[in-house]
Amino acid sequence: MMSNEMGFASFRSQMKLSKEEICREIFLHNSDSIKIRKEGVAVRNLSRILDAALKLCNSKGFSSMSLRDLSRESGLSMGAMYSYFRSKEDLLRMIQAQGRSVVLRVLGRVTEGIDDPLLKLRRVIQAHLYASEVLQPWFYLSYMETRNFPRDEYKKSIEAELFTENMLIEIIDSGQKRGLFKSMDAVLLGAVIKSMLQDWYLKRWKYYKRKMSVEQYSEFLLNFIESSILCDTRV
Amino acid sequence: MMSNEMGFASFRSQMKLSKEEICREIFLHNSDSIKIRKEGVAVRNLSRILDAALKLCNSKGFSSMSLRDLSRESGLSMGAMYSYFRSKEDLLRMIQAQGRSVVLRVLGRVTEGIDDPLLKLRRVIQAHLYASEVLQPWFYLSYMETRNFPRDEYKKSIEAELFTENMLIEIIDSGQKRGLFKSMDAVLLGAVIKSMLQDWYLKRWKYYKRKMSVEQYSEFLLNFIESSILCDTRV
DNA sequence: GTCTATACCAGGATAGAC
DNA sequence: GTCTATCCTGGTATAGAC
Repeated sequence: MMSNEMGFASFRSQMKLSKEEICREIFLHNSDSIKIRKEGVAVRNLSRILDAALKLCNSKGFSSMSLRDLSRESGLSMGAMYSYFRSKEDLLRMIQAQGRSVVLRVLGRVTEGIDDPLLKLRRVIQAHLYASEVLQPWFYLSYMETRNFPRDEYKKSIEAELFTENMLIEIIDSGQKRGLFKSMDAVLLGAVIKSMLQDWYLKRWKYYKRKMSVEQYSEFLLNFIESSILCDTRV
Repeated sequence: MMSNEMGFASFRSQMKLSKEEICREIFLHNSDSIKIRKEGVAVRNLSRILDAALKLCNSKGFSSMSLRDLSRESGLSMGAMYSYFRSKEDLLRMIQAQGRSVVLRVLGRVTEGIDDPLLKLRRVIQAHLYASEVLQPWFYLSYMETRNFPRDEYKKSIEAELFTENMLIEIIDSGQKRGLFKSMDAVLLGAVIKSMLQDWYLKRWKYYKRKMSVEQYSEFLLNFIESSILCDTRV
């Protein structure tokens, strides 16, 4: 379990979100589509491929990224790449599945054992922002390409979106029941909070240009939301 | 100028946003790329092409939409379509330019002659939501494809995004200077309001499933924002 | 495990008949 | 003004040498 206050740095080190860690998990979970057997080689090349793929997908979109582009950017030949995935679509599926599992793990961990709705709300908001800060290219890709996913992946992606939102809604609901939050439409509130969380990774260029840090954004958001939903506690 | 209260229906009729009206303007502004001379024919076919293009782009994205798809969906042959645009990219440019000009016109009109910051804020928020309700496919396309636009169009698209945001920021700023709004970071506030406006057209499926109307969403948003930014007026 | 060479197809675009 | 037939590039994917 985590301490009460959570800075971005400590978040980052506590959740295992390093590139290598993630590529190793991908390697382990995809032994059927990955033909390479040596873990060291596989992890190194997977890391190159994923970096390249996320970079290209983020700048031009998945369907505009050709595998020739990807080959150039990753430094591997076409043939070599095809030892790591069966098809372009398969590559997308691998990336997606891994990202989803990381996000679910993070959100589960930060709320574990916390009861107070306000604290829980803060935690979820902060964790979501921090996670999307570390994995920005993944979040962006996931958001922008969902509609192009094959049926299966599409459904899972939508479910994940609704999962986070429901987490927010439930917290709001319990806060209202205990008289801590003003009564207002919890579903809509969950939806708009989600959209503000997403803005952070969707408009990265804007916030970057304004030299805004994730901690500043997080603080602003918490204040903004709280000043709207908290019951007035003055005498 | 408009009346104080603005329902969705009256908004729709006051702004000229009918498909035909818009296609006629496209025809007039693109006499260089459109080879057809008879207005009647041109407007009818443009309307088919645009409907089909927006539908396909919204479901699979611009780059995944082939011109053969478009030909099938619009009912025109490849050859015929090419009398209406010079290239696939050209088609996108036409759609974009027209949409931008409509949005700017709408936002200009609803704020014209209004001084009170709170009213002005309400007007902009409402008009943005209403406009994106009528032109949802255009807004969605514009958001999702901006990064694929050629340099020129890309810049214009970003400018338009910042234009709306600046409108919000200036209103907030003037409200704060007059002591009507709490003091808080106006730039960030503008950004998150924008993101909540965008959620309406980006997640249409979600709100549709929840049977939410644009007027309900608009009312919720106004309450939410006002309860966070208005200075306490009690004695 | 990795590369090069190549198969094969779908995409955008156009010419020329009607 | 519209359609059909065709061109050619560039896409995904694979076979087989190293």
